[in-house]
Amino acid sequence: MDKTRASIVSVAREAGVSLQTVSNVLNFPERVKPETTKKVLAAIEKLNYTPNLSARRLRSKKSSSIAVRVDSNAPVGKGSDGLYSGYIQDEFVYELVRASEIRGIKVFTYTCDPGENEVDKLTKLINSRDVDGFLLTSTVEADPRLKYLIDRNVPFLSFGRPWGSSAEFASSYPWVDVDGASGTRDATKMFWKLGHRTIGFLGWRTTNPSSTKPKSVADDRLLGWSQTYAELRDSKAKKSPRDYCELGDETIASARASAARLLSRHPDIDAIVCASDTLALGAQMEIASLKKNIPVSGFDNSPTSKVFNFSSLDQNISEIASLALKVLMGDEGNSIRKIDSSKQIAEPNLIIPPRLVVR
Amino acid sequence: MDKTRASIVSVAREAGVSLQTVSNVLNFPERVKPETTKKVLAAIEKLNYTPNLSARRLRSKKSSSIAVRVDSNAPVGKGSDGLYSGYIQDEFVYELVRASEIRGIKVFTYTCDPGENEVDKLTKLINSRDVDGFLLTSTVEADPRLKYLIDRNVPFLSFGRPWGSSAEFASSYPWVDVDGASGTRDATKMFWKLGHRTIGFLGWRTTNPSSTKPKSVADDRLLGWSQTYAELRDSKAKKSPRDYCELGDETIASARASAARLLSRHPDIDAIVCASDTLALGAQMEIASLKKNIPVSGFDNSPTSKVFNFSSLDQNISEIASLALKVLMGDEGNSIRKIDSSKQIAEPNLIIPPRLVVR
DNA sequence: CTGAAAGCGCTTACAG
DNA sequence: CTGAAAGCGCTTACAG
Repeated sequence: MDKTRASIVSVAREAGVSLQTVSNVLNFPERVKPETTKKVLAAIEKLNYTPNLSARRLRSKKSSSIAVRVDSNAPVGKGSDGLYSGYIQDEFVYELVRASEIRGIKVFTYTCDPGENEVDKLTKLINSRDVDGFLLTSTVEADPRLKYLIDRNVPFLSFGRPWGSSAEFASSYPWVDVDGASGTRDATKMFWKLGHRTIGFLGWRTTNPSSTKPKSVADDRLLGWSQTYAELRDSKAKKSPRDYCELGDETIASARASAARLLSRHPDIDAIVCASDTLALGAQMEIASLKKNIPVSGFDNSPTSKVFNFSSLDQNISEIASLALKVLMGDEGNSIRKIDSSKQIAEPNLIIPPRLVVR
Repeated sequence: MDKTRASIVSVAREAGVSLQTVSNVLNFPERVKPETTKKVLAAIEKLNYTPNLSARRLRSKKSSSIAVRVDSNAPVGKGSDGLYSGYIQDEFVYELVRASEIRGIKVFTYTCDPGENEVDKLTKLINSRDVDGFLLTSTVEADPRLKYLIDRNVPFLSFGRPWGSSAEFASSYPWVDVDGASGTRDATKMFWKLGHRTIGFLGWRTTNPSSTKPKSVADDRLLGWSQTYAELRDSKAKKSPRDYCELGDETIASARASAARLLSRHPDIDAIVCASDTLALGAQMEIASLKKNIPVSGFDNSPTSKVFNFSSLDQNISEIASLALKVLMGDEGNSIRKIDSSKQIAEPNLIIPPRLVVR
């Protein structure tokens, strides 16, 4: 098989044209006359030719590849339960690979365990010329990867906003994110429409719970509920919405405790919006043990939300992945574009509202 | 940065040696005198040189890369609950990438949705010279990927046995797998040691439940329990072990129903070994709703087993991943070895017993 | 629109 | 153990 593998030379010979006519057909089809193209394509077909991508990369100095980190979900030493923590991450990798295949680019994977130096790994990948760009997740202002890549003009995109950083910093690099507030707003509205009037919230601890400018995912998801609930309900008759929420850790145990507190403080609560599927599951378990019948909603639309049959918010990972590539590569084409710092991407386009899945 | 990137030429000049001395230092260090090596390494360090891997691949005709498929865990149209189905798969990808980094090889990812032709995708990857081999999961005898790769002498390894195929077929290609029977045996023994004497089993439906030659994962995990339990207990006084098990689907609902049936038939059951964490969770839920206190054990040691605090079996994915690479690449070195059909790998070495995690 | 030449950065023969 | 040459299979200038 190796001996008979077609090269661009054999294709050219077969088609009776020169090397670079074949190359043009592959890379700049518009430069070639239709009939010539036809002959070349026939030869390619006949010889079952596929370009040698190493040769292409070497010559063109483009790898047409990106790298993404894969993480372990092993349940060791995690702050959260980790029950579903890997779900979105893994789904993102899948959707990214899928979107990349459509764009004709390859996805390299690498790992980086806590304690390892990720910048070293990035350096190796860049220097070996294997990748043109990166897809990062959970970048923060102090993130050394950010500084490293920006300094070197290496294209990259982050899935996740730099929460709590200045607007200037946030607009200094490209990112896409999920609109958490929009999600919890939709869940709150759904419960309201269904006739629920006392809608509680279970979230994560936050440092500035009263702000209207969210500085974390926790703030963001809290805000969507609190604003919406305040708007919807009779504003005079009741206490502040803030009294109808409990904030804690991303664990079943914490969620159960929070739900118990919330329901003992407000026995009239008839629906609970939760910041995650883990919290929703914990709340559901507590509600069941109290022999109550109160619907909950989660976030992520993980398999768990389906199994335990509660409404949840689908992050549209597929859309986010193709948007990520659009930012990295432009609307079409198959090369990672060089960074053009003069051209800023309009921020609002990069925050994708999740889709409520009602169960 | 691009302009100043070091090449092998600049390193050679810096070190005052020829090109291929540098190349030798990198690829055949034993051919080079220590002091020459030292000079070259100093130059590499000084110029921060990393070989251009596309050039290396083109010339050496080795990609030093493998491909692995990444799948979606999205909870749509799956037979099983999918609650944890993706966990092992994703963990395997992570451990494979990690083990590959140690071996100096890269991992490409690709996707293949139901209805797509995976062989076409393999062909593209091979023809473009981007990969030397593949890591497949869940191969069966009729698997077209198997025939395709074997026919073309493309190195690959499967994570998972070809259940139910002939011994001849099973030994016609390399695979590694988990010893399911050993796992459920260990769980059964643990419960026995803790004083439990009536140990039930929850598994998946199987076509030949009475065979001692397992033909599926379902058989395998069932067998470990039934044999062990038969050995341990008083063989005369009681019914056949088979009466102490229930087989069903990989769903919470099915597990709850199975557990209910099992416990109503044998109220004296004081522990239940389960074929998966999903089944164990279902059993645990049913037991709780019956206000009983019966421990369960699962399989996979998924985050769920930790959260719901039941014992489970860790598949040692990390070990399996490095074993996979050992099969593909030999004990050491960093190239995927060509297939040598004359040399058969000793099968028993390829079945790894899982590790019981007691909770 | 098509063609002959150069060259991307390595490794692999082959000499010494 | 080290060196000068060839060449992997493409794409990219540059001519026509």
